Amino acid sequence: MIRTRFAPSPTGYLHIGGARTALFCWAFAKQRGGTFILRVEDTDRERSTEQSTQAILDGMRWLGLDYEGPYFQMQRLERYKTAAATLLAQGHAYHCYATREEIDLLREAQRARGDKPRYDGRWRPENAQRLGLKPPAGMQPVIRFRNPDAGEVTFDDLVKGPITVANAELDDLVIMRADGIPTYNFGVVIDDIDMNITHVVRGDDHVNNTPRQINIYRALDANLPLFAHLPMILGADGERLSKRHGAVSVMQYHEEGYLPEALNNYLARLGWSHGDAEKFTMQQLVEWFDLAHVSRSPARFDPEKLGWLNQQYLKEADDLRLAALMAPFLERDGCAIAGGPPPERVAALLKERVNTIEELADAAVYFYRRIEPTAAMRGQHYAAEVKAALVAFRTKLETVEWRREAIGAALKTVLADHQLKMPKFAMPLRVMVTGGPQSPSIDATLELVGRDEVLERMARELSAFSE
RNA sequence: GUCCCUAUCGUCUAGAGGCCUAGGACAUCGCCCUUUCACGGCGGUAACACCGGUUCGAAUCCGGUUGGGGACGCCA
Repeated sequence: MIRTRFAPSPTGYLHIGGARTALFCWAFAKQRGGTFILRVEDTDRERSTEQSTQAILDGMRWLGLDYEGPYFQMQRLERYKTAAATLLAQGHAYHCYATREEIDLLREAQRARGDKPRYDGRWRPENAQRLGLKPPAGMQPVIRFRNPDAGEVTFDDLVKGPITVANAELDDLVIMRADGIPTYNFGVVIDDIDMNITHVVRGDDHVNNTPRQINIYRALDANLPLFAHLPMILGADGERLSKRHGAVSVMQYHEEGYLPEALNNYLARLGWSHGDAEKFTMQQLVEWFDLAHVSRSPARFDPEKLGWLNQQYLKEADDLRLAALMAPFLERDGCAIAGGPPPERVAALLKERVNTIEELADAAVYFYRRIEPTAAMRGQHYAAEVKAALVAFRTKLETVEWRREAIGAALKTVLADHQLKMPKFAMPLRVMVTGGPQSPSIDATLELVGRDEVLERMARELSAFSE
């Protein structure tokens, strides 16, 4: 039985990189009929917050990634203590009384020498004895894992293939802080063992931790899970993803009007592929997902392609759903939906012209509120020669059957009567009614704006024509 | 600095030794459609980082160089 987990720390929102990791873990477990677990790694008391936990849960729910859990590491403290005691008793771990200042100094010196900064093992029992070190009275020690000195650790990464690291590169890492809270590398191992995780699927940035963790598994005499390291996601500029790149929080995409299925689809294609498939459902992702087709090098996040994909989903989305999603944006823009045309019809008319719900709402504003054309706009489009035709058209609109087809027919009649070409006439009309030069077909637009509003708007603007 | 990973169009990628004159998608350019803007349709520009090997044959295998990413915390 396959078991995977997503193990974020609640020190911020669920960001794009984390979401992609979660998505792959989820898809892999589902594909193999297994279980996907959410574990909150909240052992950093300085930075972990309740709000972050909630933000992560919100993000997972919005994306539709269901899980077993969540489990919290801070509720498992006793278990880590017991495990550490066992390692201590077996000589796989030892107390270290070195102060932070002492360690900082050591690292500084090593760096200055061009060495890799590493703990020198001074409190390993035999060294402490040789150096004559005595535990300072009243000081709570940390517990360090005694890493093997010789040999190397090799594991077969499911994405990257065999990876080997020499034990000489590794040092004795702290597994328990002085206050009895485990550090990351210890907590994950204990939890992954206890939760029977079969496949550790996580970000690339953990490749270097894996050999250390494997040594801990071995000291604990536990079975190793399989490891799969996913490449990182970089910002559009190739730099590491950060606040500087704008929307890194998953929920920010929600707020900007992206559909979760579009974000999932985009994220799935970032570092994974299924032939030429670009657009696919979550079901298809679950059917097709495999670690063999995960790429091995980092990928850049491309907002343009996300926008395009979102539009693809918008075009086929249900109009009532879109209407509901766009309502808050409209209200924010001071529009009263109740007084205007049915929002689902507006959504249907506009949805293939925009990339996000936010843009959809922006494009819909003039259906619910008058937009005054700018002076420049009037100057550009309000030619004196079309005024008579517009007046005649307005008169026809007072009595015409209020259907797109009839409006269009009336418009053509006026065009013929006044010897005008369509653009010459439609543009000023469009500006008068919508306040701008861009809208769907003018007849469909007029129909939805509504007879009274159209007549009113035209009357107001007709006076702005030069004679 | 040391260690680990990595390298196909601007970007995401297909590609598991001959199917590659290297395919798709986004972006970009042109044309068509058109009632403006979009949508859509058609077409174009555009890549195997470099150097050596292995092989009858290499984008695919091996080595090196260079570039990119990651790690080196009592953060995760």
